[in-house]
Amino acid sequence: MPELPEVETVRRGLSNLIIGRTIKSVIHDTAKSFPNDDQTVKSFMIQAKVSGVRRRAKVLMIDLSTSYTLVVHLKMTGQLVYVGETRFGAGHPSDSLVNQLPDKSTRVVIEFTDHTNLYFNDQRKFGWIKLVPTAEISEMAFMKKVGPEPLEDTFTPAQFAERFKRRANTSIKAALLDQSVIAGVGNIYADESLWGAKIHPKRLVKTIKPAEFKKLYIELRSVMNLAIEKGGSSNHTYINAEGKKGSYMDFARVFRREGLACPRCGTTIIKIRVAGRGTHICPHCQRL
DNA sequence: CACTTGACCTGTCCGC
DNA sequence: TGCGGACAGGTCAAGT
Repeated sequence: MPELPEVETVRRGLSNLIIGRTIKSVIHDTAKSFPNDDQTVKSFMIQAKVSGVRRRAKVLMIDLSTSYTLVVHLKMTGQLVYVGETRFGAGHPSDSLVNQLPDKSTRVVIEFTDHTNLYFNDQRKFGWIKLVPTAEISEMAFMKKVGPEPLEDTFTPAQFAERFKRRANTSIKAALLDQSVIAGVGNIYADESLWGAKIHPKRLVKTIKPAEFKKLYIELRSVMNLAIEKGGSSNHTYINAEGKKGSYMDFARVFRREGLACPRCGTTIIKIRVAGRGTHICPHCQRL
């Protein structure tokens, strides 16, 4: 599921909903979803208060008062949904999304002392929650190799182009998806930004001109900022911390729009395979 | 090292 | 209706 805009949307929601709450209990299913041992949980999670919610790339970090942090990766189908004391009434649009939790995809339930709950649901079980000492997050393998945050004010077009040099002989799409190049880009926003910059996803990185990198930088930031504004993209399973869907897909130009007209030139959008991923392009605007 | 492919899982959709 | 295969928003571990 979630790429940077979706994870950021969840972060903002959780930030409003769970900071200051105290954890009463934790229930989980497999060690894969929640690999920590009971003693660590008891010592550093139970009775801990949530002090902050951060994001790095597609990873969420829920900081606790015990100097431990819940590090969460939603992968393809993970959801973090908070359900408060007052559930939505019958007939409310959000009813079907959160009123029935937990369900069969629920992997972890964190109960707060005020009897509200945070659910970690994950249909495909690729995602995970790890309780780690806050000071040791930077030592995690993923954190050590992940590239810069593309939406930071300090991130420049020159830095953007420079990051791609390590992947000179691969396709621009594979490089965009590589988290060690730039943090947070996934399949949706790779396709959307390449369309915006009029670059064919199969173009080799070493053939991309400086002006094209600049355009791609602008498009990527613009598309991600718009997606955050729209609460992310919901194709299938993505919902935010309140159980609501995002609306970016209403604004998508190519992603999952094969067979429809390119909004720029009217040519029919096609779906191809690049870097092992379904990829959407306008064959007129994006040439090899 | 850089690059590609398969694996991890469950659910859904599409063609026969 | 049933069944097999491909595919789905991500990352790793292997392989070349």
